[in-house]
Amino acid sequence: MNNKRTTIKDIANVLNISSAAVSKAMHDDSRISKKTKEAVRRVAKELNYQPNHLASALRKGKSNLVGVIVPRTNSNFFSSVLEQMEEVLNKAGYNIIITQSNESFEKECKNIDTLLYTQVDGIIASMANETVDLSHYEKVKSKGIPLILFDRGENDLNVDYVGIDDYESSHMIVKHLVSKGCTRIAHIGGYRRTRIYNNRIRGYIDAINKYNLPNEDRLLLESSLTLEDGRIKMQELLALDNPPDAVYVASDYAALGALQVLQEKNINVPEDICLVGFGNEPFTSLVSPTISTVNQHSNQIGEIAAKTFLKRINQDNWKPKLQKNILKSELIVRCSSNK
Amino acid sequence: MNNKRTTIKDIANVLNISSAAVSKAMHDDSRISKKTKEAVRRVAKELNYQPNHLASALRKGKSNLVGVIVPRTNSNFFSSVLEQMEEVLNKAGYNIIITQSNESFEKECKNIDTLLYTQVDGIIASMANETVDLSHYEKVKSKGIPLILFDRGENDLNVDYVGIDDYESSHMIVKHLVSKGCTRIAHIGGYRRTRIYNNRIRGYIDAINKYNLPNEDRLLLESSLTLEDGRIKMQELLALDNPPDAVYVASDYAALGALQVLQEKNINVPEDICLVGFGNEPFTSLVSPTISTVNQHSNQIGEIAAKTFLKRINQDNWKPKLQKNILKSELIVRCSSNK
DNA sequence: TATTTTTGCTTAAACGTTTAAGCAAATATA
DNA sequence: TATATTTGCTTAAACGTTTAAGCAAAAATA
Repeated sequence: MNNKRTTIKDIANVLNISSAAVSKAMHDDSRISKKTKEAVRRVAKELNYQPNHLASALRKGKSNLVGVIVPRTNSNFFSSVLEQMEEVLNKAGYNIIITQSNESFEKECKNIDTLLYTQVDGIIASMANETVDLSHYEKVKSKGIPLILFDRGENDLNVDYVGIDDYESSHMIVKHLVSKGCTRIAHIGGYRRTRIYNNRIRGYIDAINKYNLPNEDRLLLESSLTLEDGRIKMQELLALDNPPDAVYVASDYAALGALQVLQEKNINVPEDICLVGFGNEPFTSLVSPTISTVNQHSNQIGEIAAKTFLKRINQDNWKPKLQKNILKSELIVRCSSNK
Repeated sequence: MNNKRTTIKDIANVLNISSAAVSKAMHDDSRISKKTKEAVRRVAKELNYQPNHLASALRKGKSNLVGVIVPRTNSNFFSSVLEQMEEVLNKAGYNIIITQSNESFEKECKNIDTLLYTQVDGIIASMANETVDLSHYEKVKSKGIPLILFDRGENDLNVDYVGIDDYESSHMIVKHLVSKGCTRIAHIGGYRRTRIYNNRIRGYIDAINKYNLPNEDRLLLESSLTLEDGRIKMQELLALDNPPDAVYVASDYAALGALQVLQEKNINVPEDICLVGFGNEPFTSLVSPTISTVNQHSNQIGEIAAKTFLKRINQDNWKPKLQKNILKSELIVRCSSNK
């Protein structure tokens, strides 16, 4: 019908009051009479009024938008984190803008520019695998808006962080494998430059030593953790003179690749080699044998990250500093390590 | 350092010119001298100037933001669609806001409100399973902003639609199964009220008749298409006096559930029963046996949906109407139907 | 009844851009 | 040299809100 959108002024004209009064009525200001408030609400509905976020955000200097950066949305972990974040932030009057970095440093930089340009009130991010240069994150900090990292974080940035205890998780896994009688435990880990993978590697090494198990360089491989690379690294392990009797893989996808290789070579899992993944992706319970893995409590991570943002945004003259929120992870024992 | 963000005015003050000149310099206006443009750019960089999107969007009446609604981001199909959309739209100067409906009608309505409130220039959506009432989409149309549906669409809305030929896909699948010697083909379909599932069902029935195969009510089941429901419906089929020798499932997740049941009952796939899924989710090539399925060309769908939006936004006084963009799908034959 | 307080508004400026209109100086054309 | 055109800006208003300041009328208090 009327192509122009209804503004606060249109409502004001109908009721013969000022637009300031309308604005206040909308916000339930105590200095506006009940009668006027009701009239405003009625006319607003009649005219199909939709507040203009741009105008109010510009005036208030606050967009009530939170930017979120994830490597990719297609894992269960990240989509579950996002769902919880949205839940918590919506309730507090914020909306979220989700962007994907596709594990690319360049894309991550572009995403941050976009989000800053959109005037988000804060950024919650999980870093891309490629990212080592942190200057784009420093830019966020220098703008004075809250930056919260989750899962893939970085101590050097000195900001809030939410994640699980990767070091401890490795201990848990090694302990479990030892309890199953494994004596040569290999680790297909991520790249050490990524903090979480480095922690898993450190945890693995310390746990191996703790149980007096062979701590050989050849049993510890760094990997991109894709399914394909999981296959390659598993083949490397099998080619050893003395192959392992258990493999702990730092990602479910790579673990699946490893499992495929084992099955192709007719090696029994878990009888001959035990296998443990990481992340509790749904397919780990769908394949045969089901894969033991670690649950990262994605919903809790999303919730806590969101709440941390809300805390910061409501804190006067707060300065960003390293503040870690480490959750306990949970080992899920399935068939691939249950002999 | 300086807590206040730099504005166009700050740059103008430094150079002793008007802020209008600065704005024009930024946009490479032909009426601004090269010298001034360079000076503006230099000072902008020095002061770490970041344009305020809210202000320009408000003034121009255009946010350069596109809202996208998907049921959930965690499937490969949707995350791949999103990636392509972003690619195309970014190049055209648009950014996207991704929201998830979680298959909930209520959430979908809220998402639309949020997006309209954020003043997006258009909405690209795939409808939630629950959605039957279309009034919230009508609201989008009445605002005069482009609405493009993909995958899960609805003829009644009379808007642009991008998707695959579901009817034809069913034909392809039945033809393939017939070529493998199957003579009793069952279909675990989605709910008929969802257009795409209805089309798959129609395609199945017509193809069955075309090949003179038994067209029995008991061989056609409507399902929520979750893994769990796939299990239940498969059990129903196996309980028939005369079970099928092939099952075409309208979703990969439900197909996986069906596969699990078959394996638990020691029924050989594909020898005893052939199985075909739909969607080409990655796990279909990861499980054993690998599952035959249909590739929906997610990247093309994302690209075309984005380009359709761009076409509409650049079209003067265009009125929304039903305009379908149907892509050919591709049957991927894997072990589960390759006997 | 006179004074203070409260109620219910209005006015006007501001948020940071963009842009139509205009104007003087420089340059081109006759 | 006189006139027309182009160049390079400026001025001012606008986008739709919010909000500080203010003011008259009504209500409460003395």
